[in-house]
Amino acid sequence: MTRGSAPARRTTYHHGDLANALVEAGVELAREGGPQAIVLREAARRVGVSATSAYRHFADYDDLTGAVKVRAQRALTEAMMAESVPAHDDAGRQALARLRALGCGYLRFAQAEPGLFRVAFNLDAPSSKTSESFALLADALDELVASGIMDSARRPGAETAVWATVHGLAELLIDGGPLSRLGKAKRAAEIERTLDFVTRGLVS
Amino acid sequence: MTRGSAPARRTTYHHGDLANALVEAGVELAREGGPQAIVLREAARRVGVSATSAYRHFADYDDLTGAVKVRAQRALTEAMMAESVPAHDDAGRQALARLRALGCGYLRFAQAEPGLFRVAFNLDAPSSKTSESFALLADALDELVASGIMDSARRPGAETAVWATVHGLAELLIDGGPLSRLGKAKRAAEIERTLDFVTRGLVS
DNA sequence: TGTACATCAGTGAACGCGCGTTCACTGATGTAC
DNA sequence: TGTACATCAGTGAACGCGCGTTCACTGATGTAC
Repeated sequence: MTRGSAPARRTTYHHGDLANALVEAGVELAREGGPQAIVLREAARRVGVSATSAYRHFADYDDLTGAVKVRAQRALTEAMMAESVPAHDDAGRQALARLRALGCGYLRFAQAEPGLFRVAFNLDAPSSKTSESFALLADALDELVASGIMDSARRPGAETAVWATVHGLAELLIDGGPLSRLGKAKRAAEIERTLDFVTRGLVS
Repeated sequence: MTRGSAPARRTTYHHGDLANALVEAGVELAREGGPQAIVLREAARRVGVSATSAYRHFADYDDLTGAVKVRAQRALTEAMMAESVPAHDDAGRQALARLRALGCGYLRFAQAEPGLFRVAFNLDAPSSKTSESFALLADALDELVASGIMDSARRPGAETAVWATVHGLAELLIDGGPLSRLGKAKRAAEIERTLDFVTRGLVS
């Protein structure tokens, strides 16, 4: 990828939705190269607007990257919710399937969009409120206890352990991680085994 | 921290150990600010030498950061080995204690030296050979099987699951991670619970 | 023990780059009357 | 429906910054004879 890009053309003097367009360009940059690649001037260039115009909509660089981070987190949450959940008669198995689907969605997103994934976490931008993906996980764990398959004594701190495992696996799988060179089949196998491991840690 | 620093003074024209000194300065920069903070010019400044002189010892910037990364990985490995292991009569419990000590060392290092920890992983520098810390983990798992406390059927892929959990927990604990704002006691509790979770996943 | 000289380790000025940001500005929009 | 005008969204040139890197150089070292 060459540095910089040809400026886009615009027909009207006023853009109409510049703030949004700049964030979208920032998201695209993040997809291509992670947090480092979010460059205010380049985002403006891609939208076809002067760099200065960004300051009509964002206080400064951090304000823009913060907006990009919010979108990245949202995309992660959506990926987690989009994962299909196989149906089970047993309430316990159903709850486990739901939890597993969240993990699969998380890992799928991290692998498909490593740049955005990094932005959602690594970016030292204004840290948003408690994340929605965390809430999804907490709900799934509550369900596990409610269904009776998980001992309520194990509930405290469970989100930390589960999140750590899935998040850590994502880190190992993407970019230059130790598992990033594995073929598709081997990666899938590692993921399955690790999710089994998580299940065992919760309901032993 | 202000940008740049006063250059150090030197008595002799020849430094004598400049390559080493530059890497050490790089490590110090990494400790202070992670991968981003490793700046060739600043390292030279701190050693009290012109920026140009670095090119007598390193091909380019990546060569220098690669050397810093190696030291960071080594420091992590040493922290893992430095953790004391409580003695047990039972071979299985002993093996478990050894594994847990590795995890504790890993987490202690990540929390004490988040900048170096990031460099050991995140840096897109020449990725070194298979890491020594990984070998330590593999050995500990082998011991677990040898002692009879862990089912050998669970051995394949176990390093991935364990490493992911501990690594992920480290990520959540340091810098802007979701658990970074926790007090010391709560952090320790989360760590203990997560290590229990790991144990359960291996020997259920 | 001296001295010539190749070699090596350091210097300082300069280059080009791309960034975030400021400035005074101009073109378009919409509201009051 | 028309027009004055405040307001808002965009512009382009310029600034200062610090970076990695190149260049021709100079000072120190050590080896051959």
